[in-house]
Amino acid sequence: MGAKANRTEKHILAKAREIFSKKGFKSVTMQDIVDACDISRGGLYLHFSSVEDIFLAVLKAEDSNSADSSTLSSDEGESESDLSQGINVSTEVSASDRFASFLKEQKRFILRRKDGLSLALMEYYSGHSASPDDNYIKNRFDNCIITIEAIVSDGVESGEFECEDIAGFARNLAYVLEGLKTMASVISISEQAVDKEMFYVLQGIVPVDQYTN
Amino acid sequence: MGAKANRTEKHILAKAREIFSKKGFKSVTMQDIVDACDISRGGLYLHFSSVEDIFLAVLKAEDSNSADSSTLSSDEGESESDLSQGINVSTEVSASDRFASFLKEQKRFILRRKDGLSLALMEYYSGHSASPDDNYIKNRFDNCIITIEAIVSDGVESGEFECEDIAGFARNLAYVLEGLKTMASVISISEQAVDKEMFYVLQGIVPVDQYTN
Amino acid sequence: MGAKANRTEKHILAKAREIFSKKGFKSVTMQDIVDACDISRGGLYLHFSSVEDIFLAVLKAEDSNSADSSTLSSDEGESESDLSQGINVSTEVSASDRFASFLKEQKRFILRRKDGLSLALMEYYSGHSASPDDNYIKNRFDNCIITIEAIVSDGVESGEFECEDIAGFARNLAYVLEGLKTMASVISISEQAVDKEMFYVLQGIVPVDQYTN
Amino acid sequence: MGAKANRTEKHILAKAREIFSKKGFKSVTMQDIVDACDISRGGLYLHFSSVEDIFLAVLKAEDSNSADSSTLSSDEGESESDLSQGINVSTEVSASDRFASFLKEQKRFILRRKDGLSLALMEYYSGHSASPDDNYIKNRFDNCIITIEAIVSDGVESGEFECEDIAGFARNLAYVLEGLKTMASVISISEQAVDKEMFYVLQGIVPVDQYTN
DNA sequence: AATGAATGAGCCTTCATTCAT
DNA sequence: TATGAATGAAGGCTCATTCAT
Repeated sequence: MGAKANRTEKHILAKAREIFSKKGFKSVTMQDIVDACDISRGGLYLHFSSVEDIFLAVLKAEDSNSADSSTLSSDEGESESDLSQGINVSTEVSASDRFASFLKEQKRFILRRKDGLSLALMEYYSGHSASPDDNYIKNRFDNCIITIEAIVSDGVESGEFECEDIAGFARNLAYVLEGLKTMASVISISEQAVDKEMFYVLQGIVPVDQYTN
Repeated sequence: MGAKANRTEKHILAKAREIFSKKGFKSVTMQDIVDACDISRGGLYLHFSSVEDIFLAVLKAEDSNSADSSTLSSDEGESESDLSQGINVSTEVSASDRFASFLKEQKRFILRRKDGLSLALMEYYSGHSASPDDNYIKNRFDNCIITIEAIVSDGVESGEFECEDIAGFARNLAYVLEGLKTMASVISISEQAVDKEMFYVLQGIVPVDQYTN
Repeated sequence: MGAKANRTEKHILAKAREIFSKKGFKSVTMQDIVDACDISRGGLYLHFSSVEDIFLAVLKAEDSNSADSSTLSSDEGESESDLSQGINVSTEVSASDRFASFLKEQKRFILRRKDGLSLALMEYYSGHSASPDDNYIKNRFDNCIITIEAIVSDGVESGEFECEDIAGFARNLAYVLEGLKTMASVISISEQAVDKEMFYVLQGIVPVDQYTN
Repeated sequence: MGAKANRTEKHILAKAREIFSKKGFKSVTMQDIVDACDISRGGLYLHFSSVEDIFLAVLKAEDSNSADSSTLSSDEGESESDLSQGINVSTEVSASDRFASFLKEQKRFILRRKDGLSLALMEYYSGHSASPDDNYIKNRFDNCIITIEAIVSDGVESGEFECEDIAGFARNLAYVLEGLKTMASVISISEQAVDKEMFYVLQGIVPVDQYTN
């Protein structure tokens, strides 16, 4: 694939991402994408053969993006997979800080629903029972749990946190975050509401209140 | 409206509900409903003017149903609005029992996603920023919290539960349930997984383990 | 199906037949048919779901037509299946007359290539290896042979014809007719050329020349 | 035109011939040819400006081939124009042998419909009423008749054949062959069926049976 | 009230052809 | 010469909606 084609595809995916985040998956048409990209009908088909094809490419790009952004928070393309961002810097950083960072990231994602593919993902997977491995939402959820467990586990060791059932706590928090994402994608949710919720969860493991956004 | 028309409409709404729960909102066509109802195209338009019209009628019927169902459990169409079912029976029932009943109901709803309008609701409201009052999802969520607060509050009074932040607990549980619903609608989720999660939440307020499904 | 729909379908098939005979099968588009029928796109799809669907319906109509037309030669819709027309009137008619009638019919079909579906049939079956039973061309060919055999056999009995290998003669004539049809559909062929050919074949079985068109 | 261009064109035509023989004329796209030739879109247009252009070039190449092949039998691409092959070797060969050779060639062509351009030719000429001179099918047919006449004429002179109406016989056989080709291109036809037909025709002129495939 | 044929807009997909590199 | 990205026209299919019966 030539450099030109590559550039075109990146452009298409960027535009398509915006559209998916705005309209979900089901209502997006090839026409929508053609219009947004200022490209010809045939030109689009040269690169992608269907809306689904484009959507999956967008998801793949999300993953690559989040892999890259572990060191530098880019001003655009904040992705849902940034969940673990900030935890692999170095072990010198306290678990509390890492947890705060994690929650801040989640909060940002929850509130900026314009950037979110949640709705699109639900619409897509609800009609495409994909193999577990391919299921973006499940993977995201599982990774989220793993990240939480890692952080809390470290925190318990260092005495920063108190938690008897780390796995339970992680799962619980993951569901709360998922619930927040769902609600945010449908009704508008205030920053305070998110803060309140995260604060509540933190209380369960932090002996002394350390969380301030 | 004659009795006959009324019966026809009820029939249409019942069939439409099934379709919405299976396909969501966006993918449902008038043809789908015509086919399922064994009615003519023109006949359907005599009663409803669009898919949206039908969907809103289905939601309204849901509400009536759940209002009715406090006394009578309808034979089909267990609805998402049944959340509060079981709390207004009588105060003689213990809070624990009511809570167990509530959770059981939630669990059933989470697992039987076939009966659920969650996806349809998300699809509909994500594109129809309705006035807060009309927002079915928000209302459902708020009612869920109120129900939980009421039960837990009673339970604390009677000594069955221990909880310092009832509002926080209720909100937290509501989000967990919402998260479970989301995950269930996208990936398949086992009964054990739901049990585990509910058990985890209960631990937070129940001094002695009382929850068994 | 209501009477109206039935009329529409007949109209569509009549127009479609003209188109197929003019353009063959492969180049015919739904658009062509829509234009010719003065019907809407959707209207056409209400009755037929594809060009193939219409083509097969045209063939079926051909068969019905030819079955009907055994007594009365209609002014339109002369079909390729009229081969046997005129032979089942009564046994009082001499074999020679019946053969003459048969050949006249064949000649008419060969020359009026505008009415012929030969090209369309070839294009269709070359890409749709149908089951032998469904193969219109094969059936037509086989019926043609049977008809010839029957007539010649009668003629031999009555002393009108002389033929030692009736089956061979019938097959040979059938191939000649097929060859004439093919050539006529591609290059223009004169009436004289057809006459000459038929006369040649007749010579093989007729002691005294009886064939005049 | 450089030698390289020449080689490229030959390669294109060879591949195109295969495609035309498989798909006929109408269904062949530039893309089909591009794919088969492992050439670029633009590259193909450098040599040929349309599918029709390529098809005509294929036909022209056929003719050259068959002219050449009177001395050298090409390893592939047995062409329909090989009809006359074998008759211009030398007059020392008996007419019977030459006729047998001719029929064998025809038989091979009829049975190996994969190699045949019949369908493509019909599709092409049916929509392009070409001037008589350019009509490949008519020319082929006429040449076929001439060849037969020549052979039979020699055979009659040498006493090998008996035939009063040589022209009639030749025409008749040509039509039979054409009919066989048509049937073979649409339904599958067995070697026995072809043999039977050729044997029947031969009986008309051969006093003693000499034909064995 | 009810039917279902008909309409036309909208989106999907493919293809011949052009053109900058 | 050669490449392959891009274009736009053409045709396919579906759907909400209307309307004569």
